[in-house]
Amino acid sequence: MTIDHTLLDDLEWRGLIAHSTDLDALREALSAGSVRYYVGFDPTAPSLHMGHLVQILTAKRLQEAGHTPYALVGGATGMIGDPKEAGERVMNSVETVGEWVGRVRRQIEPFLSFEGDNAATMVNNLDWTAPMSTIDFLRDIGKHFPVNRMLARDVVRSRLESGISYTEFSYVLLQSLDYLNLHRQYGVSLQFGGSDQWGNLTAGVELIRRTEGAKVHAIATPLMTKADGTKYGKTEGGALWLDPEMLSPYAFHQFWLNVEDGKIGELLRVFTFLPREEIEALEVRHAEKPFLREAQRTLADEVTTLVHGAHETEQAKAAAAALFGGGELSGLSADTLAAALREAGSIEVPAAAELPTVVDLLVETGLAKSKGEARRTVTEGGAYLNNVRVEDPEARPSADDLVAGSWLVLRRGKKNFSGVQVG
RNA sequence: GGCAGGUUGCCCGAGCGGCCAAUGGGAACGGACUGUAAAUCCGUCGGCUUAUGCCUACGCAGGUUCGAAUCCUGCACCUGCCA
Repeated sequence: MTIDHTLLDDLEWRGLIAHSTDLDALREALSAGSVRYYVGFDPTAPSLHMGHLVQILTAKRLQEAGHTPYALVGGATGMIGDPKEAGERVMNSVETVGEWVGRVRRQIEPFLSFEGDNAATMVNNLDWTAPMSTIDFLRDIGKHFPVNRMLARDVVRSRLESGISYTEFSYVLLQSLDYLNLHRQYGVSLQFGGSDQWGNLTAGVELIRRTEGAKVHAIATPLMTKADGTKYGKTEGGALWLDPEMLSPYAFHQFWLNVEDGKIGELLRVFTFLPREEIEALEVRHAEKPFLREAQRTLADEVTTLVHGAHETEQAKAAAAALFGGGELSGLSADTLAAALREAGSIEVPAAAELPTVVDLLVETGLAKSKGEARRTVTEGGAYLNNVRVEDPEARPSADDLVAGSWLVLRRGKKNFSGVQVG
């Protein structure tokens, strides 16, 4: 594996370095040979999401440039909980965390190569944290953490009034221990993470300096926010999950397709592997003709392919083309429409005679959360059957309404489709 | 341990015996305008067989009252001051 010396410049150009320790020293290290680096993921949910994707892709960039990844899943830290401003986390059971560790691990693996000179290694911090005694922990690790400095950290300070448990307060020690352990065991000398992790990252660098006298590196990727500074909106499934069971590839693709103009360049840089020239050219075209949405389409296709593969991306595109095509559903072939609706989400009803009212269908397809909400949607003019607005909440579709042989196309608002298959 | 304040709908926050399913803001949702964009404007925003109806809800459990988110008692948790 040859080392790509333009790596750091590329990362900087992509805006992936929000904070860093000595960048010149890191540059030197990265040119000298394959650097062993690590990034950690805590199992706080059954799936990773958009925020984690930044780290996963950054890990992939580093590996492709010749460096050696250690992907850590936090079987130990996931049981403790990194303090967040919103308040104390609810602790998950040991069994739950254990299951999530497996799922998160399987989610990361496809992005890395486990072959060659710089093959990736998966590690779990439970392996070295669980056997450690409390006495060793307090003497060997705790001794290097001045409480006054820990209290000065932003997250901790923001929690001092609302309260913070000793458990979460101690989190930073565990993450620092991880870095120290990986440094000792494998010679890992670079850790990166989200910018909200910066305190934890530097704490690890500091611990290694104090215990080993070694100078190691850390970089933080920026937090992805919308143009107005707020977090990216939740999708129907909750967050922008990477797990296709929790968020369909279609919905995932739609999310990227709907990204606001002001952020398109930034997202292309962070979430795609398109080269600089290509992205810059695309930005120029987008600035000239934003209504073509070429940049959004490219982004959606690229990211969906990275996460769900080329096949799912094609399916999602075809579904969107069919559903948003122009409103003439009758012009679509049965196969195309059926495939599109399966992609967008659908339910089955045994026979046309058993079709309930539109209100009930909205609830059953999940387009509305309750009958009240469904009824409201109809009243507000937001419910459509086969792309025709439904005026009467009591309206009940019949066999005459079926398109493509056996389908009803239900829509709520401008872009939420769901299919009903009859028979 | 003592004293004081707090716990309200997805979030923040008013309400302080009946007019409260609860003011206001944010988020979210629908409509208009667009480009499946942003901004803006309008509307909606606990559930139910849509009803001058019922149910659930203002930390938890009781009580006072014709009637409580609002008063009383106990409990839990949080914050501050004192020890």
